[in-house]
Amino acid sequence: MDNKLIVYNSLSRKKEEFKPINSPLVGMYVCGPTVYGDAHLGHARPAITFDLLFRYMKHLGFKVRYVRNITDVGHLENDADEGEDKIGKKARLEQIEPMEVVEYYTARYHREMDKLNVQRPSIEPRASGHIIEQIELTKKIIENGFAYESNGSVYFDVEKYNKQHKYGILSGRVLDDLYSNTRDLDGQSEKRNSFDFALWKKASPEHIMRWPSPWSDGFPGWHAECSAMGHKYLGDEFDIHGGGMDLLFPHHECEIAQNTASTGKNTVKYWIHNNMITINGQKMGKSLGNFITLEDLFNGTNEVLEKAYSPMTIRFFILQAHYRSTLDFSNEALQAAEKGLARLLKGVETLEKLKPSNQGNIDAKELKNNCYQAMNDDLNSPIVIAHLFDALKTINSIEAGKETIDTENLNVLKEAFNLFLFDILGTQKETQNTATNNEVLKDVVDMVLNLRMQAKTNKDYATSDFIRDELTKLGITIKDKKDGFEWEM
RNA sequence: GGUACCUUGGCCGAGUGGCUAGGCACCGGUCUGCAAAACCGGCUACGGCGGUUCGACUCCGCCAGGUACCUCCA
Repeated sequence: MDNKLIVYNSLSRKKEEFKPINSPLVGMYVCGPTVYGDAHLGHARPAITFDLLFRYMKHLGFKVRYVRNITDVGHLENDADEGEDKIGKKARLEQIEPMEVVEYYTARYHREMDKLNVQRPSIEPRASGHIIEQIELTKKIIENGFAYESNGSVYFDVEKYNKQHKYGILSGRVLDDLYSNTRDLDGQSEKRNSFDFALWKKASPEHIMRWPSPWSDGFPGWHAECSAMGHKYLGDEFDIHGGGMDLLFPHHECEIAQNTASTGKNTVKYWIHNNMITINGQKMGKSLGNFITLEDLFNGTNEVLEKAYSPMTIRFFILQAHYRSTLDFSNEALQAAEKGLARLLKGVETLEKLKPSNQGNIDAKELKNNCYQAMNDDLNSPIVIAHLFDALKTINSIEAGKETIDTENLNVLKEAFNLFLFDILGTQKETQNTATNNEVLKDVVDMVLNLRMQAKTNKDYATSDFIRDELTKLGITIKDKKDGFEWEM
């Protein structure tokens, strides 16, 4: 089978065949969370998008080193609190150590990602653990003449860089446009140009997160960590760098500049960006205050939520849209995802029970190929899901006796259905009700339903309907079969 | 203001120069004592106006509306 994986490269703005620099080894770096608040729906998108890519590349036989950072320093805030570090601010407000904040939210981030069945990256480095590397990066850039020190801080000289290399190759920005387009920011006077960005920032006396450096006691600049850690774990040149589209400029643009200025190499072959999740057509984001945390989603504890949505519902909801499209949040859409996924998962059980015929009219290989084709076309998970629904129809038709399938095709069908639904899309059966694992309860419900069967045999429908209604109220759904019954909670 | 992108049926969402995904909802039918589930069928859309074309939802232009980035954000 030829599996040509095609991915959309933000750098070329085209779909390109994915050819690793050093196949079968693949290096992938994805921008992770800044751990100063709970993860929200927006964080789930890149996590799931790149989890999908990670899983699929591994399935194709690539040996992937997946690095996703934890940002726990830097990232100045720029609203009311001029130049205060996000982590530091939170720590001051809560009267705790910055690293306490980091630990707390990192643990919570992991917990939510685990629930979403997002596989842990191969390496999850922290910015605070790589201050030395970031200082080295800064030194190198100064050495190469693309940065200057000013009042204890170090800034990247964008104009000079732009003369030798081109600044703006990722975002399409032109430096001339940036001249007329800037605002007054902290440290403006220290910079030669307003669009120069910090590699190292001198800490003000009240700034609690600080490290020594050749230039000052301070902290690394906004974009340094990804360059430093990407370089450390993946080398001068690696295959994939991912993140949200909102990071494209300035973050990723600055990373490219740093990489090129320090190593002379372009570093990243494929830039991949996921689109945003919107709510009422507007980006869901921290600064807009219109975000819903994953915890709220899972518990249903937010005013805009009509009910709680399980982690797998969220995962499926996200996968039902292509990663480069915006995805609009709504209760209706979430509930549609919930029901659709439940049907697919039930299909897995039905599939297990199917009996093959000597002859069949089902071609399962086609399904399998269709799914591969969809994945290969820039990870088109919605199409994969559409094919799975087609397969579901087939499965149900076979069970209903309207279609037949031979042993070989049944095996292929089982293999492909499970492969794509579980291994690649990464959904899983939810172990929602511990009650269904309770043997006593099972026996009791079976006993009551046997009584109901008797009532039905005696045509005592008043009793049988009463039993069904009461069990329904308790959340138990009954399905009468030809000879017997099934139930589920 | 600059740059990029988007506009698909009740809702969510794929996609293609002609063959009109999929899900959810809704409506009919089959099955069932009645249901549920399942199956069959229906609802068959591509912002507006022009242009290119034998033919455009798909290409081009204009207009309208919306979004993102330009400052931290996934």
